[in-house]
Amino acid sequence: MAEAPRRRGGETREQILDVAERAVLEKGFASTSIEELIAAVGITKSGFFYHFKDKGTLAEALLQRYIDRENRLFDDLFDRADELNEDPLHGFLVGLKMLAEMMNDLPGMHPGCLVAAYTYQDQLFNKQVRDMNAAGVLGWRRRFRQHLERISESYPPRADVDFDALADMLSALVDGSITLSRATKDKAVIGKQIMLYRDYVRGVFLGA
Amino acid sequence: MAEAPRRRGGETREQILDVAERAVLEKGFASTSIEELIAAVGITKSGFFYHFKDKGTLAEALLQRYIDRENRLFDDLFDRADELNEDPLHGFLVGLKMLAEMMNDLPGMHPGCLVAAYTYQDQLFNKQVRDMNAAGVLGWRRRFRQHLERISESYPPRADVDFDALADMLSALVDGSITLSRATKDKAVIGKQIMLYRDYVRGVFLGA
DNA sequence: TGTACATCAGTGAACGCGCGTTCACTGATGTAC
DNA sequence: TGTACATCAGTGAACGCGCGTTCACTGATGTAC
Repeated sequence: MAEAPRRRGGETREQILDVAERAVLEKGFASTSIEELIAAVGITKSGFFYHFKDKGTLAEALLQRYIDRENRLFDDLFDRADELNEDPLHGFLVGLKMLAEMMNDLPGMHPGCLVAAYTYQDQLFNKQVRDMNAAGVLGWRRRFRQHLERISESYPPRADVDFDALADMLSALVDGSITLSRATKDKAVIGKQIMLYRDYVRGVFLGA
Repeated sequence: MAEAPRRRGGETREQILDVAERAVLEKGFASTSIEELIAAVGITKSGFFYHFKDKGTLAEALLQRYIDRENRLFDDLFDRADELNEDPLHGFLVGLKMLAEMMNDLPGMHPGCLVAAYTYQDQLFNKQVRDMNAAGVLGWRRRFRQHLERISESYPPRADVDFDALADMLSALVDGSITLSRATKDKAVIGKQIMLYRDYVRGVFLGA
């Protein structure tokens, strides 16, 4: 029996979250058992309950971490794109292209969007978690709408554009194409859809 | 004790499927228990197993029925739109408008897309069900691509259009916007996204 | 028209297993004085 | 530098409950002759 090295709690906790996230995206939250998580991580059940007071707390931590990570990713990506371009329109277009390429370069299939997964199981979660989920989606709307508004200061958009709807379009397209990609096992779908969105946005501000 | 009237088996079966579909879309397949289905329908557990040999068979019947129903709906809607318009482009555009209106006129929130729900729990299902799910998505791609190809015979599209991707765009947008709509409890999202797609398709074939 | 049998649409009781949760306890590391 | 205590990161055993599944049985309707 080799003695397990003493662990730092934070690492174990992150490991649990890693394994759980992948499992939830493949089988759903209800059928992701604590038993399988601890088997993968190598602790006992009581060890799990040291880190999370119950399964609901795991659900919450999982979603919080996912939303934070996604926000950091979008921040980094579009900030970088904006730095490379003086112009807000071209910055956004370059950001979209980078996003599409990132999706194409993913090793293996996209693991899925946790917000979508939660939405399709929302009766399992308490109000707090459902609110977090809604806030996540509204955060994307707000984020992309800000890009569009900044662009519209330099490029008068086509008449009657609804910026909220145009912002939602990106979220919906990414989210939906992740589902299509996973269902058909066709990796290329997501990047292509982002590029179609990019094309549409350019048309809105530059005309066809 | 009022005696329950003797039932026809097909009706009970449909009732089970109705209740199950709604529950699966709200909580996921794993946490939809046979117990709650029979409580809602008013039979015993053994009665359930008369109709479905096990829970997996229920999953299969549910998805089959969903895909068939969806296909009938699209057939009806776009056939009707094509009858009203000689022109394939305007037929498709009218069909999309009808689809958007149908989504806006839904009483209450959209119940969700079973194909998306299954995709986010696909490790619960056997290969046959997963293949059915993929076939469902590919069926939509094929359907919408046929519309686009027919249109392109009369209206030369913008260069370098990928019809498969443009067809997928509608599926992704509908699917993704159903998720956004449910997550934010904002009914209007789906119809708006379909109208944005409609606008993009028009631009592809008519320019701007 | 009556009888025999088959099928349909279930009932009722029992089963074993896995799940989430609780509780008392522990051994290594950190901190105060 | 040594000792006392607190905290961290867990262990191990037990629990009750709900779940999917099985099995022997049943009463109403349909069909053959």
